[in-house]
Amino acid sequence: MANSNLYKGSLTTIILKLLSEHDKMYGYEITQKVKALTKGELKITEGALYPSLHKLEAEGLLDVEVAKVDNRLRKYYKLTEKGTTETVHKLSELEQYIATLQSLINPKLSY
Amino acid sequence: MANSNLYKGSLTTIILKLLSEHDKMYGYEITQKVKALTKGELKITEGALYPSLHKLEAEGLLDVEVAKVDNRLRKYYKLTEKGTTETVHKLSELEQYIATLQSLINPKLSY
DNA sequence: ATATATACATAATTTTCTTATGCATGCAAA
DNA sequence: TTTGCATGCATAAGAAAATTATGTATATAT
Repeated sequence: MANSNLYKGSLTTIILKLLSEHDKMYGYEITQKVKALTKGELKITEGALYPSLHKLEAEGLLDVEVAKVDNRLRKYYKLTEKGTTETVHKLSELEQYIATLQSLINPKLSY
Repeated sequence: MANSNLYKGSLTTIILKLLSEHDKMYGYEITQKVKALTKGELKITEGALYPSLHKLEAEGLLDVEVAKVDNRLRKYYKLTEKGTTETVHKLSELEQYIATLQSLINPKLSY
């Protein structure tokens, strides 16, 4: 699988996108979802994930709700209104960046 | 143009790819080529470029040849054999990563 | 008892940028 | 004539965003 590393900068967008599709998710769930969706290609480490979630919360893009399930702590995150707006923005930026990369690394496929 | 920033990790691959198509290039030429190919979307800063070139050279992926043109210094870089191999490798990693991203951010387009 | 899965968290370190600055040449515009 | 812009290199300081290594705790399976 080559390299399970993230390209720095894309994690935040990935988190926001998942939350835009799932109403609310907790950290561990996000790591599992990403692993499943990418067939193991991408593994979000806790050391990257949790600080990211905290930052998104601090920026007002996510709201948190703590829950106790099966005697275990879970922190559910969901998009705020601002977070929803920012998701659209960050997604289009990432898509634009991918298109730009394509024009460099695979010019023939860039229409 | 949203955000002219690089996603960290892709610069090296971009440099190698350009060199795989152009035999030899000098730093400033690379910045101009990238700007042209991406229609101004991506601007490689010198602060990112030169340290990258030096690192690639130190790793044995590039050879340097100094030339004086119009009384100005130019340092031409070209791929070594090892560099050519590594280019193939890094390109496929980046393409794989892009495909993985697509499967997360735009599932419908991933066939 | 030990390992694995679930669930959170943070500290130290590394990588890789941005921003700012510096040096030098050549040319065009004011 | 000096001011700015393009050409061409370089490095230092700082920021951002990861990796790696820990730590805590519960539950289940071996």
